[in-house]
Amino acid sequence: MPTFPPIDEQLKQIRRGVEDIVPEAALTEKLEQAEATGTPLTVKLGCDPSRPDLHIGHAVVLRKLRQFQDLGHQAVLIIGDFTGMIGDPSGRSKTRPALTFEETRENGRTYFEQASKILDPDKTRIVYNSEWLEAMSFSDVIELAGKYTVARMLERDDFEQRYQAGAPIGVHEFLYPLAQAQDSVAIKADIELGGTDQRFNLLVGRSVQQAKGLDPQVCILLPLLEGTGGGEKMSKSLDNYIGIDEAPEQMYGKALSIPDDLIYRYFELATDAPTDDLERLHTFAQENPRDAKHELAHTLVSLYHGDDAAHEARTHFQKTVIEGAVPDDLETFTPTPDQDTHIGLLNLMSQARLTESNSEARRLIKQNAVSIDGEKVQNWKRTIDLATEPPFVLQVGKRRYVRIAYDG
RNA sequence: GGGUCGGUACCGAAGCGGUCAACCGGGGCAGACUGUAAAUCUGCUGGCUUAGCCUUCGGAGGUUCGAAUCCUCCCCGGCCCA
Repeated sequence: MPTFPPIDEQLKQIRRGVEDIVPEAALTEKLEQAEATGTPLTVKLGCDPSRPDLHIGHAVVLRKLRQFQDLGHQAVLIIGDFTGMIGDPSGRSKTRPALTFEETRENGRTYFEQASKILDPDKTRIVYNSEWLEAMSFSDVIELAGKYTVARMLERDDFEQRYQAGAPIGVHEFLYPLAQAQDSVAIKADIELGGTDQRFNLLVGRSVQQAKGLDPQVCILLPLLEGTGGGEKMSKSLDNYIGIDEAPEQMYGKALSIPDDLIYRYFELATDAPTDDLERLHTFAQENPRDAKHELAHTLVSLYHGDDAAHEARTHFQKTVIEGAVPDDLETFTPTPDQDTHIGLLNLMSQARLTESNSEARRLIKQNAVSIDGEKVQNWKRTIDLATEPPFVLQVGKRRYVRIAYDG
């Protein structure tokens, strides 16, 4: 019979970084019940396989699921391969494009691969919701739809707004929360995790479970992590994200670029910094944002790439960004001359794919952004004699470099 | 099916016969500054063999010396009516 840490301890862990627990009291009851019967709680996380690239914002909720695993509970990851074909309308001002079944299936696979960096894959139960949703007949769907009302559907902000604005709402979009609720019914979820934008969907899960005679799940809502620019939530389309697959140097640099007042939040939500250490970090972030941010960057990179990589990333950052030095892992490019051994600088830049067109190259030179071996180039009509000038380092802006070689 | 409004550069959005490669905002890029790849300020943001030339304004034709702007047909979207 499995044993769990003391309930107080569990609650402390579970509450970390959580926005809301609905209803709070039921959580304690569930935990007590688990303790009494020796049965782990079933903790559900549904994932939307429409975007297969995970970032540390998605990781917030995955980390929470991992905490439950570590406390001895059963994590169930539901791959929404079926619901992906409907498209979650949450927070949308227009209908989301639906995916094909194959796409959602494929995305689900990559999702799990990446999620495995955070979850304990051996202790994770993975289910595809097409398993039960696809099997439902039209009368099953009607029965399910009967468990909820249009008025309650319209309570939801984004529906309400679209309805008022006269924007279209597909009937199938009403079915999405119901499908997600059906997932909770199917696996008899005790707890469902989700971002605050999922509040409505998770609550529908409670209602439907209850209507079908099950003990309703507890909804645990986690905040949406702000993106690296602050303000808006982290998302791929806003390009303010740190991907969990990203290279250590990228991660490190991006972590350092966040606004100072987000440092603590990242520690709390995106790292494994011990809960007992959070208070210290809070003070640290306020008193010495620069060093705190380096610690954050280090912690974050270690989490996904290990301690050594984090140290290297720091060195890399110091050299390339702070000191403006040329990185040592430069790519070498061997150009094809225009004429004899000569090549125009504009062509060279385009060939080396430092720029997309000669016009862009010309503009950058005029903006004083191009240098050869550290020396700014002023004249955009400059030609290079490949027989005598290489090797040299051609730099565009702060971060684009290539080593030019020639052995003709 | 009828009516109506609309489709402009990465996105949003002006322009409604010449002075339009096309105002403006966002984004992106660059320069300065900074502990930072943040913030702020400034500039750039179709292509080219660049005092000029070429290709773009949903698509195809047409009118005109000249069209993103006018006409015809077609394709796509919003709303209203049926």
